[in-house]
Amino acid sequence: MKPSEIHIPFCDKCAVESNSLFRHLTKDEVDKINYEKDFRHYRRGDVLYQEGNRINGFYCINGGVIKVFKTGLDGKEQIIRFAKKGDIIAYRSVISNEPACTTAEVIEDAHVCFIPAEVLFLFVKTNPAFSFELMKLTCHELEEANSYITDIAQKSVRERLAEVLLHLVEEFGLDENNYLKISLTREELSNIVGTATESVIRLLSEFKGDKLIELHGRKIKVLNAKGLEKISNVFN
Amino acid sequence: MKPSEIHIPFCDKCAVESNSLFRHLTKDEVDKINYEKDFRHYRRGDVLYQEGNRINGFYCINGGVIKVFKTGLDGKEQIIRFAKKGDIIAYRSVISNEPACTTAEVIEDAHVCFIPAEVLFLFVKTNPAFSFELMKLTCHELEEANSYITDIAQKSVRERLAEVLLHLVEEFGLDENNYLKISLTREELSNIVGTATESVIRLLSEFKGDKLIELHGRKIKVLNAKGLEKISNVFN
DNA sequence: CGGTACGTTGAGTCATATCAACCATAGTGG
DNA sequence: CCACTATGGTTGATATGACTCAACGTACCG
Repeated sequence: MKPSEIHIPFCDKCAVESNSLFRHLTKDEVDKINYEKDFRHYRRGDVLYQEGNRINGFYCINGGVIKVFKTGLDGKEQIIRFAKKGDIIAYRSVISNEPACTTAEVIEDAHVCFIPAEVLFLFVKTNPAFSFELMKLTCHELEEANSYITDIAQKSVRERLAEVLLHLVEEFGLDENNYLKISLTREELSNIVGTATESVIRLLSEFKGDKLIELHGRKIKVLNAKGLEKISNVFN
Repeated sequence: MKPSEIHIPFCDKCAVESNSLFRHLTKDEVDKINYEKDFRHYRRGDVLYQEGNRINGFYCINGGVIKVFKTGLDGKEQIIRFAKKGDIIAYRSVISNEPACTTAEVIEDAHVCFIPAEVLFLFVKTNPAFSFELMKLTCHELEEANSYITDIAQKSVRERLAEVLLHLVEEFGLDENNYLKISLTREELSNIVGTATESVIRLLSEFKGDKLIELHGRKIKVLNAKGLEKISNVFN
């Protein structure tokens, strides 16, 4: 689909389709976002915002995939999360009124709505249900972050890679042939797992040798999810 | 101070003293907490709540120190945070209405107020300013968690230990003789850093050899904070 | 066709985990 | 009061997972 064929999405429709936070808004509130928002297109590699930037609004993803990462030692990225249709990013910086502490970069060409900070403040202040849902969302992310800290501190790279693959299956799904719907570079994978690129490569081909996955370039076919689960030690 | 000498604290006073979240409440609201709360004492080793527990309220720390941790592989703890005077814990589970995903255990004898969930819900729904502050708090914790993920994924144990020591200095302070005001077992230290107890012991005595710290049992005297900063690689 | 980014493999090294033994301390119960 | 036990701390020896460095292969792109 070329950009010219993409129409500015209606928030109410998008919110329902994507099960986003905005389904907790009233008709008038959704109209307000529709009116205030700025619809933008980005291509793979484009950066929405960078660590240290002051951002005067947040982004709601209508389509495509964004990676959100922090830059650590020697510029190595640590991917914190992905954002896809219905997800919002940068809201943390808006709420805290602090410069962004992450960078957001497009992985799959994306359509994104930029919504001014004031709109968020207004809703938070006047719509307790929305406010509560946003808080739930934040709490959920916090819980995930804490779990990941425990994982990364205690599990081996092998376990973590298996776990990451399963997370990707859960978040992005498999196509009819069991191929993971998202494709990442080996480096990106290593930046989620928190390891060296070479380690990811070696472990992936181990998994392949054990008939857990097949590799076709960046496309990963999942043959044995149960096996990956076993390796990942998800339970315990 | 013996338990019998400790009086039930007034939330308004406590809130101001400790700069807690509750300073954003109205007089009536503070009165409501004062009326609804349950004041409790705990000794070192006591557990306030455990992973998997359903909790119908949250805790506000009036004194003492609590460690909040997740249990990972082989029962190894990963300490997520500490809570001291003015901090609240377990609010995440209350907001999400999910079982606790952490355990809270007393490190230094503590006085704690237990506040029923409904009170929190009420305030969140009726006091946007409070709600906003709570959201800020959550966002702040989220940001810290994300930073720690990056650290733990990219830094060496040595760097992380130095960093943890500095964090402890920041959070708990030093006494007049530069002793860290909180004392932890080597195992607890290792459960923050995310490493083996033996590694902590070896690195601590390295730091001691480099005249960065002195060790007297569990008491740690900080001799050269700048040196620790250098090791920890905080800036980059 | 050369350039650039990504992927792969091998070899060597090192930090850290693991295992085991031992010491110090304090609390317990006979 | 003393052996007994538990808990925490320390040290040494050994094993190994994972990183680093380097070389080379591959594919796409202008």
